[in-house]
Amino acid sequence: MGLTIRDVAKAAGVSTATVSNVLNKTGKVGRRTHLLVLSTVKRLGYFPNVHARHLASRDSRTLGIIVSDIENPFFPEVIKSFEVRARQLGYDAILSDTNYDPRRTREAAERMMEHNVRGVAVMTSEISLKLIHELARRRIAVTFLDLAPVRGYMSNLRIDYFSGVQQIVNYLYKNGHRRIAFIAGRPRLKSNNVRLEAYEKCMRNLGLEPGPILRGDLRFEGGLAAGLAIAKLSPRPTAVVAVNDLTAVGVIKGLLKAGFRVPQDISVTGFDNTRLAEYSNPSITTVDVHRDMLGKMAADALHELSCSADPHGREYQIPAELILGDSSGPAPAE
Amino acid sequence: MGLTIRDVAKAAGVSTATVSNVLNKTGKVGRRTHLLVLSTVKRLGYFPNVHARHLASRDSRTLGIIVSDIENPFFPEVIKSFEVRARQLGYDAILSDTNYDPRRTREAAERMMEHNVRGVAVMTSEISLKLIHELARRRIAVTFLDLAPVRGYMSNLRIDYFSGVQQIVNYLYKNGHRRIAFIAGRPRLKSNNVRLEAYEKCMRNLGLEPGPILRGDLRFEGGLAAGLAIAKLSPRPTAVVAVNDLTAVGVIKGLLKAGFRVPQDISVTGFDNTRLAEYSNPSITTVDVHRDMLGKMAADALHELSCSADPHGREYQIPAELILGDSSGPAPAE
DNA sequence: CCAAACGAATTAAACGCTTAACCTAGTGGG
DNA sequence: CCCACTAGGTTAAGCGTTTAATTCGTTTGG
Repeated sequence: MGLTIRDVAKAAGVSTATVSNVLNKTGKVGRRTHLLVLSTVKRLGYFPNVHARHLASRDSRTLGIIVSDIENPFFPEVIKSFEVRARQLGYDAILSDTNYDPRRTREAAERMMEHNVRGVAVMTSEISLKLIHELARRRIAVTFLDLAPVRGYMSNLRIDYFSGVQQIVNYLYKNGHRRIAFIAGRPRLKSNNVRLEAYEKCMRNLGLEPGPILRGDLRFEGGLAAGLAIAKLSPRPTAVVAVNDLTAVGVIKGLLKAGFRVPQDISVTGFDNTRLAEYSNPSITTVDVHRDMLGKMAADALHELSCSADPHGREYQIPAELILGDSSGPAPAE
Repeated sequence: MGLTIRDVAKAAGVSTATVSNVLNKTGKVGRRTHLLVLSTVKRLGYFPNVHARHLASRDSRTLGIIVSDIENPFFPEVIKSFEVRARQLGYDAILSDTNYDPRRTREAAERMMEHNVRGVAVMTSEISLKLIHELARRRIAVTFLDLAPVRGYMSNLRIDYFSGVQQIVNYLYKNGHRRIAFIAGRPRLKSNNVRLEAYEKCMRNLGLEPGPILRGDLRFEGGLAAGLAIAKLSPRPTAVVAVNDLTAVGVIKGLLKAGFRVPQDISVTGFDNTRLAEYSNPSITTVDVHRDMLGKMAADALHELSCSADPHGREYQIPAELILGDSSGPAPAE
């Protein structure tokens, strides 16, 4: 159907190998011929077939990224920076969304294998050990997010949740808050639990009793319910630390509905610094986890792993940074 | 490096053609052999190489989607439904993000050609005519969003912006609003202008003078500025129709900052029904344009175009639906 | 002035799969 | 009983590239 390298070779009066060498910039072609080929390529509007290229070179030069939900505002920025960095490094990037579904996670991993990716950034927690082993067996580089111990072809990106939570709790403490509630996420999600544990530890460090701890669902609805529940507590907390921004938005809405003012009556904080934190009314005090850095580092890590002959998986730290918004302030006078 | 079809064939004691026929379900293989091959495939953990497959079959069975900004909350849901539908139809889907950059748009289109896609959904307006022709020359099916006249390999998805705006304006009118402002988007974006023109027309139909019309930028910042500007106007509009949700959020924030209440003093409406509309405080009255339907229809349209021998591009209508939120109410008494 | 080295191009063999063409028994109709 | 089918396989020729091996002039150093 389309143009092939042979058409270009014929039109330029050279061999296909020469055309290939020009396109791949191997430097084996003379200046004159080089220019001739390039102009012919342009004139005909030729684009090399990626499938043939990958097949012949036995190298897909492709990186994959698997996320649990592209609609989750956490991911788009990660994906974007991953793709940009991958392209910079000369890779094609493919994306799979699992929708939090283990079956789709399996399909996504299979897709990566079918595409013969050099590496894949796994940004979901529904992946099974079996699948991980299968990837390892194929020597496909893998990065995880707050998940696995590193070894061989696997690196891990660790967001410094502890420091993030610590900054929030300390900030609230300095502002006079003593009864600080926590709204958790899903119990089985490790990164959620890390935040919960960090909260408990930080509270104790300050000589405060942790709690009340309410369970959310990482979504707006869970936050809303938690907000309404908080409103009914006695004694009422003066501050609420939510596991992520979306939950915080829900909590705020719940509190407003129950007739409280934020932050005058109750302070609320989020986590992740999604655009939501900025757009919300009031804007949310939150923690930025540098999502752009995350995507970039994942691509870099995969590149490094897949290029090394005897790869040594590493752990990468992603710093967290407190972002002040209008949803928090001094504790109300008792 | 990896397992090949030959390994499977050898292990099962059959020819590679038989393995291929089993994997492609051509029905040319007997029951016994079929099962034998399947179990061998499973046992060895074999996955066919997508590149070899596409090369040999001269058919990529891939659909592409090009969006201008994956961080724009409008797109993730579209992408998701596009991918789901594409998979259902037996396609692989690849995504490119152009970041509103014409150069990256060109790169994205080139990537689609390199991948030999059967069709591509273009959901950005920065694409050049030259590129469109190049796609057409390759007989690649294309769908646009509110953009091109249809012909040959090109279909168009038309969101019924007019009806959406009409529903908003009529709703405000019924609630007693007579001075209704409009916050526009970028002047060069066709879909934005359609909304602006619809607003003007609807106002005239109701015997009202359109205006004031302020220019935003489709982003939060533009809305914020517009909100502050509205607050200073005299006579002050009692309602503000924003070109999209993000702008509406900005407008609301601007108005609140200026000391007005929403919706008691001024009603504000958005457009697109992004999650933002729901999460915002107050939640936003907006128009749902069925983004999930959009992605699905794009995939369907491409499938239809690329399967037909003599394709006849069509125009698809996407309905718009008013969604009431807490950001609008009756006009204040004068 | 010759051999060695080099630069610039060609030839041809993969890469892992699909598929048309071909083969070989076993079946059933006349 | 024979022929034409059919069901169930195999063989081998591509698909559009890359790349190792090769060829063929031209330099260059000794």
